[in-house]
Amino acid sequence: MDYQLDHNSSVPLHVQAEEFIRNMISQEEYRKGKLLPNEVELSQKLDISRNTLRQAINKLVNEGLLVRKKGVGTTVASQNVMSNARNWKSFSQEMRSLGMKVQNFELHISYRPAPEEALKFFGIKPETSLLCLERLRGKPGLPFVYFISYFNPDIPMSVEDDMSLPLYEILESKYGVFVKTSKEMIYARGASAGMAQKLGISE
Amino acid sequence: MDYQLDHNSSVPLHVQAEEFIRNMISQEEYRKGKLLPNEVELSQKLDISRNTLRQAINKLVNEGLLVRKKGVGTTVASQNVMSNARNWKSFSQEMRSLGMKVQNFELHISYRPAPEEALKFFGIKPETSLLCLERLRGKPGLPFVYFISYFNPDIPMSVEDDMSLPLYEILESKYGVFVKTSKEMIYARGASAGMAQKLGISE
DNA sequence: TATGTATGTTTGTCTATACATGTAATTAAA
DNA sequence: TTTAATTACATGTATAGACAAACATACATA
Repeated sequence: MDYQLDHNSSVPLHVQAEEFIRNMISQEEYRKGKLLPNEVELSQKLDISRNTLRQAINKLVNEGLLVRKKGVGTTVASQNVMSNARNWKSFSQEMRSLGMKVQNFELHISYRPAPEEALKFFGIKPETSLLCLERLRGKPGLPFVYFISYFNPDIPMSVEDDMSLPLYEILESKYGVFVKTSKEMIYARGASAGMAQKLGISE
Repeated sequence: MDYQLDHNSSVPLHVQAEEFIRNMISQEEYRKGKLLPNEVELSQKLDISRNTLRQAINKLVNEGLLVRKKGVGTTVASQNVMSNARNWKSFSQEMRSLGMKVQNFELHISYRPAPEEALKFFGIKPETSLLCLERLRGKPGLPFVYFISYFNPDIPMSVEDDMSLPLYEILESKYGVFVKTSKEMIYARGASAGMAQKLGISE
């Protein structure tokens, strides 16, 4: 009935389906937890096989955008900016890419004076406060890495923003196109030239 | 012929296959770029369907551990610690989880004096130098986030280590089991109580 | 009321099959 | 020798179908 997808396109059906779902779940009701149409029904509606639909959904689940529950259905993952499943996943993946399995972490957000290096990075005047995200991760009993992230103040994001909204909505509504360049100012000190070579980065 | 997997186990076959591949690719030859057995052959060897095998491989590809090339075959992704595809993926995912598409980044590694906060985190004496990883990411022309990561000095990792090896090998060979605790010392300053609530974190 | 028990719904697992598409090596033609 | 066509091979796409497992609801029973 509903030929939502183009079966003659060179774009694979599972990619089209993925896009379709991305659009669909931008609706508020899904963001609030409404179950997506079940797989059998949706695959019929899109006129594709359930397997193909699952291929699309799998990608979104893997991305942390959707959550499946056996016997229940599929929903959009909770969309808190800082403490949601997507961040968990990306944290874990980052650690796993270092060969570690993350099992705990601490997280703090603040608005604090930034160190000189960060200010140089962004090319702004000294003693400015930046939105700062701190994270501590590692194995149980063994804190492993201490992360600090400073956000560019030109990005109009502040603690007054409703952080429960997806960040991109805040940004896109407030900020159009910027042109601003930044240059690296800090160089490796203890790292030898051979080290830099091994890492495949330019000095 | 080769019943490498247990068809009667409650563990799904694609999970068993995933584990099997994880073990297989720990062999040096695969790390160096040798093609894995092709999907048809391997699925027959494991006595599972190609689809099931692909389900396992897909997960590893998604994780950044394997790379597929149409018409050629599947190989292990290059395993440089700091500048490989897995890091790219995790970087991108982290940004995308914030609603942004990353299009460039800078990366530096150094061994430098750590700020007091980081030292407090790890509970070590002041003015110690820590292995430090800095990253700058964002859209073209718009530096977005400035990352600083300090690594726990109790982790016996230094710039002398061969960073082209997977990090976990370095760690596992040098370090057994540590018991060490750390307490959070830094609290959000500008963040209001309502803010903390929205983020779902404890003050 | 409280506790099982059956039933329907939805995702999870797995198979077999077919053809498309990109890549690289081989072969044939200029 | 160089170029173009052919071929083999590998992953990519897509389908149809079957059954398993977890969950929630409604219903029957103690």
